[in-house]
Amino acid sequence: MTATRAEISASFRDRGLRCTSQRYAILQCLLKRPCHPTAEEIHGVVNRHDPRVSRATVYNSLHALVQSGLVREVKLGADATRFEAHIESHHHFVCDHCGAIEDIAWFEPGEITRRAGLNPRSIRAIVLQGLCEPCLARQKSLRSNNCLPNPNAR
Amino acid sequence: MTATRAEISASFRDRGLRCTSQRYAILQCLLKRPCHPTAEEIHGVVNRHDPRVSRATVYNSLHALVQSGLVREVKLGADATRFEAHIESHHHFVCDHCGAIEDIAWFEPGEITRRAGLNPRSIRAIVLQGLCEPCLARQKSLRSNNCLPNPNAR
DNA sequence: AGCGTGGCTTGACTCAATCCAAAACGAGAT
DNA sequence: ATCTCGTTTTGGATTGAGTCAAGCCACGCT
Repeated sequence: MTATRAEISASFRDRGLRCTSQRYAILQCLLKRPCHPTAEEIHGVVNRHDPRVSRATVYNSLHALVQSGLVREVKLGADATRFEAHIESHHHFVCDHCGAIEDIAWFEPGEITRRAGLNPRSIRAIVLQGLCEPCLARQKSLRSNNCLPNPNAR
Repeated sequence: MTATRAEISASFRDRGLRCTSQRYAILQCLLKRPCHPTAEEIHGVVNRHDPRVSRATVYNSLHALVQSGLVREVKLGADATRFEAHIESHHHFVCDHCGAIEDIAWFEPGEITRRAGLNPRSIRAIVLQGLCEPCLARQKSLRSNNCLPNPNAR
């Protein structure tokens, strides 16, 4: 998911946001990578070549982008808040052990809200917590070797 | 869910934990309330009458209790880690707006893992994110009054 | 009574995130 | 091209959650 300079600045203007170089760099950074970086990681990437965006600005800009719907805030584990430019509805999987995050294609949560006894209208997204394949495999082999099974999650 | 002094100290001894007054106070605090307090809140409750349990001890004790399976650590939003003495498997619902947490009775996640295309063995718990009934109602009435819909989540 | 180990306390420290006042900037108006 | 004003950015201070290390304390054992 990439976007030209013009597309990015247009999407800023459409939402009444000034197109500053800082916001541009931050949004581009998120569009370029399909992962879920923290504010600190974005700060690092944007300033890799020449530090010219302050930490406070990264937070300010991210909040402006979230507010305007260009970026989604992802609060999953207990670690720092993460951000993504993948704004279509989807769910998340988080590995309890290594903290890996996977996007899960959207499905209607009707079945789950029914089971949970909740109002179906109230659910926005689902987070699945568990072990990712590599951690599951590693844990299995540690078990069979009689090693300590669980060092510590993240 | 209450427990006598003897029951609590027995459950400590069963797991090879010394029953200190600090640990006792912390576990009792969690058993008494069905909510999901943070370490800081527990620290406040335990020291309400007479401050004699340090912050580090609250963290140490909570970790010891989690390790021994008497307490469960709940990492949901981006706010502080929460703890509960409700250790039977269950899921959680978190309100995006006010941060309220509800326990959801356990159900097998088979249906969901299938839809998500994951290994069923890998899922430990599910977190449902959305709006609790009060926030849903409030948001609806704000909408119809043309007020700003969303102050800010937690 | 003396010992040793585990638990508690204090205070310093880290890391994420926010706040603040001042300076810099962007975009529409002239 | 320049002005102007409201918006952004900045860097530093600050808050809050959580960890760490060193020393003290207390319980259980001989």
